[in-house]
Amino acid sequence: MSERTVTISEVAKHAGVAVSTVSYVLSGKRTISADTRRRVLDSISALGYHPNAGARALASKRSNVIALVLPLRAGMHVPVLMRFASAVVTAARRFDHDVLLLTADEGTAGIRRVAASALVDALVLMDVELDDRRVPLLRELAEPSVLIGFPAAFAGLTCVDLDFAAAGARCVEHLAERGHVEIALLGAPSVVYERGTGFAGRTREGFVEAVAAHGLQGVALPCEETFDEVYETVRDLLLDHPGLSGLVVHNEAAVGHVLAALRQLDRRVPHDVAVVAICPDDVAERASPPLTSVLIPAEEVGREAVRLVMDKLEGRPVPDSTLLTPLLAIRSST
Amino acid sequence: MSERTVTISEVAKHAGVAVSTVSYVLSGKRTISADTRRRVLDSISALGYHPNAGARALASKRSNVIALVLPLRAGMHVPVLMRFASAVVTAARRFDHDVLLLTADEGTAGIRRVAASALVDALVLMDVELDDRRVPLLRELAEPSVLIGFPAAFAGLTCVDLDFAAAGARCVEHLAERGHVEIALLGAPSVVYERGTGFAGRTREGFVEAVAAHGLQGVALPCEETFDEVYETVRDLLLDHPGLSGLVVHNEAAVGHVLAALRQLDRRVPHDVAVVAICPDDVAERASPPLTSVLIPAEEVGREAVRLVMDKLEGRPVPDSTLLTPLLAIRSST
DNA sequence: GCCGGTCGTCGAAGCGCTTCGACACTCTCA
DNA sequence: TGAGAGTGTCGAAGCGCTTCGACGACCGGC
Repeated sequence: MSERTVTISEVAKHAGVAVSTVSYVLSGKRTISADTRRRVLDSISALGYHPNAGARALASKRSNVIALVLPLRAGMHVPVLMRFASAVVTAARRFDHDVLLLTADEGTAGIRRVAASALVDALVLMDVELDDRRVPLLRELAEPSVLIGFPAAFAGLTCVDLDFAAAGARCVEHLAERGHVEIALLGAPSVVYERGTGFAGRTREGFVEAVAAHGLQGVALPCEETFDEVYETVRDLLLDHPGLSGLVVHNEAAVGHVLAALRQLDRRVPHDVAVVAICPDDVAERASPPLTSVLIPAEEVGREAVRLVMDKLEGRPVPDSTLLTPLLAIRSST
Repeated sequence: MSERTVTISEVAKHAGVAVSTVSYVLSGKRTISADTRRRVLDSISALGYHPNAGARALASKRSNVIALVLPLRAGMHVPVLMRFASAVVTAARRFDHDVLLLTADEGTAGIRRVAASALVDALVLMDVELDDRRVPLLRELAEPSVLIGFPAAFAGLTCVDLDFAAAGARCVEHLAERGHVEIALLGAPSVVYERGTGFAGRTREGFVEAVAAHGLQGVALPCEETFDEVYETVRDLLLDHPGLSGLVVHNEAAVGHVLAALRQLDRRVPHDVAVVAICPDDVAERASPPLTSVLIPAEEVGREAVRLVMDKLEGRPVPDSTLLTPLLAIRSST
């Protein structure tokens, strides 16, 4: 085990070339003859050479690492976060970068630290809130950054997210096509609206506007996440709106409870009430019945965020705002 | 913005000392007079100095970064993973280390790469399986590593996990105390047992042994994760065992479905059937009724894993196996 | 047959830090 | 009063890499 670590100069000696030549073979920044390149590459694999990350970062002023900053509040839609994280890592690897994970309990100090110490070249922030205290810091940092989610004032930043307004509208449209005229949106817990997490409000706006545009009747309610609360909400909703036949649920944790509540209230899905969810695909598929849903494209968002941050690193111009088009997957619940 | 990056020699000049003195102030590896130390620290904060991570890693052969390797299979108990990740990051920061996130889609190559390039000093692997193909690699690596979960042969490795056998036993014991004599375990989906994820099997063993020890009657069944499948499982279980009055559920995704199924089958919890879950606390609290549960102590496991890996980095001896004692939280379901 | 222009390669100068040995002091205790 | 043992500080030698300028060798064009 632990074969002593191989350096570039050993590779150079083994291949009979200069150290700089090996470096140029690896970076491709100067032309190298096919013959020399082959010899160098052979030596590299013969010796099992891996460039030392620290030395490389020191000399090139690039660490090839990007920071992924977890949201300020844990607890909410956690599985989706994991998907983002995983997608970001995978995408970063495509650009030959690694990902450093940062939590919020260090506050903004952690962001400042990794940026100032040149540990990372760039940052991706997850789950940005409307009034996010990390945002001012980003503006003064030299390192490029990309936000997943939108703060209130995002001019001059680079933000990417699912187009939740369009997602809300898409659900309404689908229910309208199916002939429903009285529908409701069950959203996030009220605390989420209050603290101004952007996506919850934007879905609701999209819903409300589309309801008006299609001449439907619709209500939008927050929705807590324990079964009992969900049950009451659904029961009251059905009592208050006897003609209601379509439901949009944008709350991953509550969606199972909603279905259980409907079951208990003897409403059949989709016969009595049609249900469209905005949630990750696997949640929709695992439900009973499988739910027609607008999926939350975590992989795509993560990939896009990394693409944008790489563009910025290369000095290419990027848009302030990137909204991903929602996609509706039709299953048995509508 | 982007105040030009400050180096140690500028700090030295500003404080009127040698570069090495600044370094020793920072590392504490040599004694420094209180006076000099103060002057240096003042200069550091006056100039806003942050040591360059790459240079430091190059000179000291320590990157102060540990790798956190995500499990091979995504999809299962994802929220718990996020907790682990978050706990690992927080714990690592206490030791002045950062965390690099690695996914499995690079396979073992990613592990080899970050280790060989000295990007990380040590590794923590999450959600290790009984026959984990990453394990042989770890054995030949010079860098220390800690596993969360147990592979089949763990001698010579360092593993940490909740003591799932004790957790299963603890649930049985609790039901026995409450006077139940005929009980069942609903576990992970059968595919999880088949691929040999350690914790599922260990819970079952603990359950089975404790059932025997207490002279109870018990069955252990796998449990799928869609409502319909859960419903059938529960219904058949109650049909086959009319005297059954206690249920242990070790399946985070199914626990809500189990409760919904019992509701639909007109069994009241805890009156007709008592339910104990092995799951994260928030899932247990959010259920209706709130579940008596053995919590999965993600924070503690993460913290312990980091502590162990730091011990190994410092050359201190560590045990092969660290099992955390399960804790039962009694709520309204038993 | 000579000139300018690639092409391919080399050597050396750092990048910013840690660490080692050296050295000038100041104490202590014979 | 001087040898020995600490203290506190300095200078310099790297750590392993990238990158810049230099320089032969070789090309086609006149």
